[in-house]
Amino acid sequence: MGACIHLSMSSTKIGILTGRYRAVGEGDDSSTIIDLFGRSSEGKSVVVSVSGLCPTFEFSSVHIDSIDEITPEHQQLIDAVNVLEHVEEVTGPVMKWTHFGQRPVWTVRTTQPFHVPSLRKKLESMNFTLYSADIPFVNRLFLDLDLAMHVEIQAEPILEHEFRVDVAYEIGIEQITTCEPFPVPFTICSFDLETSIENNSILCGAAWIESNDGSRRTHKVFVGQETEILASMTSYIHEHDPDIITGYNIDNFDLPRIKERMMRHSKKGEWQRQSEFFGWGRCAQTEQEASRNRDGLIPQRLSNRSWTVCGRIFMDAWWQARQALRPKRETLSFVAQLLFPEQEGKHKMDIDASNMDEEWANRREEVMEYCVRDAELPLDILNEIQAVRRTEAVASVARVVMDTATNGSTSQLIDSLVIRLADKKMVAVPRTGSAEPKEGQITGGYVHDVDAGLYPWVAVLDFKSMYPSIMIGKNICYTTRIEPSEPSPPPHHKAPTGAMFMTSEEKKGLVPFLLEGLMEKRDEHKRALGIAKQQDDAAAVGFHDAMQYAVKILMNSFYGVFASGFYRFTHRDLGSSITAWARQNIKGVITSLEQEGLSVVYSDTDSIFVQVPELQGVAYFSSNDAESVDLNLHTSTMFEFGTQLAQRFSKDSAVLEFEKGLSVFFSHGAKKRYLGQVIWPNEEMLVRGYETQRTDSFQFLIDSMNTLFQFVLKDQRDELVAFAIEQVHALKRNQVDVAQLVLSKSCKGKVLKTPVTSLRDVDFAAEYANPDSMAQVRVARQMIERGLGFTSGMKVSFIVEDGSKSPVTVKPWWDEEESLSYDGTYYAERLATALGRITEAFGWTAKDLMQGSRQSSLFSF
DNA sequence: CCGCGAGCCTAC
DNA sequence: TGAGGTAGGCTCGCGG
Repeated sequence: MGACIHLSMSSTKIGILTGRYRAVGEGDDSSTIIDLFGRSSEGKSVVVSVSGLCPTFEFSSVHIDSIDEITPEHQQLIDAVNVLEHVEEVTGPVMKWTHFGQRPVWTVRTTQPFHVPSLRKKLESMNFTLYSADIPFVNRLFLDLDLAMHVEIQAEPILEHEFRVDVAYEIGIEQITTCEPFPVPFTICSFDLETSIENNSILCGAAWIESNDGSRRTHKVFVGQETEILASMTSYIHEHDPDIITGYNIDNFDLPRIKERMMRHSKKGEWQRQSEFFGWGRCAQTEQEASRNRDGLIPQRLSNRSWTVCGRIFMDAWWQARQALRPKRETLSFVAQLLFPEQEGKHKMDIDASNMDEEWANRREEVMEYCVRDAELPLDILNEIQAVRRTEAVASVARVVMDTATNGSTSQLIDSLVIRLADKKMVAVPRTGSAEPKEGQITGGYVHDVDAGLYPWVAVLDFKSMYPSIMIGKNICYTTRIEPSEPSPPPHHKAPTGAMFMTSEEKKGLVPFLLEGLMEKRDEHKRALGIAKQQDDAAAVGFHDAMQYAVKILMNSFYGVFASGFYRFTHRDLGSSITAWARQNIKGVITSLEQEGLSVVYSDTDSIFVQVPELQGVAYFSSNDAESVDLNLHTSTMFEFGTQLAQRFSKDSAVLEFEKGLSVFFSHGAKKRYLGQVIWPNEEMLVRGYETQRTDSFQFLIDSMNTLFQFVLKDQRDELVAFAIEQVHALKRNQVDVAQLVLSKSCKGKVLKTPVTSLRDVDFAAEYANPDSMAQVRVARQMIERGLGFTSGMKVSFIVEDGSKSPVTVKPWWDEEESLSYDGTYYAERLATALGRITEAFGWTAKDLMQGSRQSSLFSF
């Protein structure tokens, strides 16, 4: 090959973390530049400054409904907009679909995004209807250029710039496109602080860096004067330049604490000093950057939302762990123990956090070691739950920046897809909150009554992606709804509620179109996942699994967002039509099955539990003796029955699937609580709803109930009753280790000042009608008084000391506590109540369990 | 002792 | 100004 001459610019792939905009130039010559921050596929931190996009929004007039009949009076109305201050240009009209039908729509272009709110107000007062008027400017870029999180730019780096990144580019909008998703080699920093309870000062800090370049994790300890700690942590951030900053509960503790100490050591307006302490952003150290109230030099949080800083994102390991794991308790040591049970030394609590000042005075080295360890654990946690990869997959599928996938709301993800398509299909985009509010609740799914008892051989059928399928099948969309007053409606589907939606031949809805695409996308990733598994390609398995999961999450989010009262593309008929069709489908199937003489044991929303007639009378549990059940034979009988039934009752888009085969199903007679022995597609115990599934239960109850369930599924009646009595009595006699009796409940409270250091900082009455009657509030109060902080919504753990009092007396439980006394009778009664619901199906009530004998035997005939 | 509402958490 | 939904079981405190 000869010498290669570069005619085109080089190409760089980047994963975008977050973006912001800034004004350049003065007055009428000013324009807006969008800075996108991210990390390139080669591992460089990058800023891409994009110019060429102007802020716009759209409007229509009630007086003008056709492009062909624009009178001079009409034109006057439009011209009045053109002469408004800060209006650069009015273009149009183009015809767009609005919920008043097809209408001419004009576009207003202005110079700066911050002019939009005042212009919006002005046009509203002039009686125009506004569209696309509340889209954040960075989102506008993503929508207009159809960008997703992973992009490719054609550009050469620029040498002079103000940003604190490895490489900077300045491009026009034609130089950036979406590319195939790739695993972005993010650099993550995790940190932790130890602080004084006496005076709130920072005693020491520790931080870890994990680069995705194959190098080992490194860490640093920060000690000394508080100002030195703050300054060197800030230098550390810039030196290692992380994309993602994590830590355990940093949103509600460490970040607020750093901000508070920054203020303590600086005066108002001393922006240079403040930047030295907390200027973590990837931007210039200027007064302007320091005073930005979001995405600036200094991390900020607007109201109760997430923290923002220029160019990096915060990902709180507490929040991630809570969402992914739903742990029974939420302390760092508990979550670490849950994930890494074998690494006991890693999370043994050897420092008394409620006595930090004394610990710091006497055992400084140990406290620092403890701090280093607690700073590292969030990295392990995020890795273990694959938080970054999964979030990246969601960002990729929803076509949003990483920050939105991490800290944004569900409606932002849906918006990203729906608005893009609306623009393409010439559908005007109404503003959030513009829909008529929902009147009361809509009716939801149908739940079938269930009788107490053991039911052998039950096939579980369910509708595949029920709500999305209905939305596709019935073409349910904001854009396909027909007004009930319409005298001659086009061809349509009519919901049981009477609402009408055009057929897809007439006009395909945006939402059904998107859902179909997502379904296909999921199938593709599932297929690729299967191939990757066969080929033992771990990277591909991880990628396709994360992607198919992200698609599933997104698909299932559509119904909720569209059934909500405030979403921009909703109408109250959408949600109620979806659920009405769902109820009609499932009730129809149940009725048909029953007419055929089949026994429907249970059903919830999209599932149906049917007994297999051919197997009734056949023993359903395997025992060790010679008469063991021929499981293979029965499984295939069940499979035949289930698949045939599913096929027979599948209709159009309502596809029934044989989901599970149970050799036995048990219910004590309450909806949403059952257990079963699954024999197909794998063998496992299935439990729903019962205390074993609940995070506000206690471990001894959970363990006892699980054992009881094993007996139930084998129909070992004598054993199960004897076991239940034995467990209840162990509690009655206080023979159970108190660590097995920890109760945990989430506790809310309006936080008036973060971090919380005194009872005055939290208003519990804002969340509870009678706060002092709530055990979790009394526990939270005790913990705040001990200097252990408080986060609204976080679980608190406690032991019941005296359950005979009303309200019950409780003591907080924290990890180092070992010898708390407890009210054995209270716990025995709770256990007996829970187990009694099960044993009652076998003739033993909770009362019987408490006294250890059967009083009700008198009536058992 | 019972019924009711507040609150939590789950199933889907 | 902030924002997925409804159905349902169960515990506790309170008042009759």
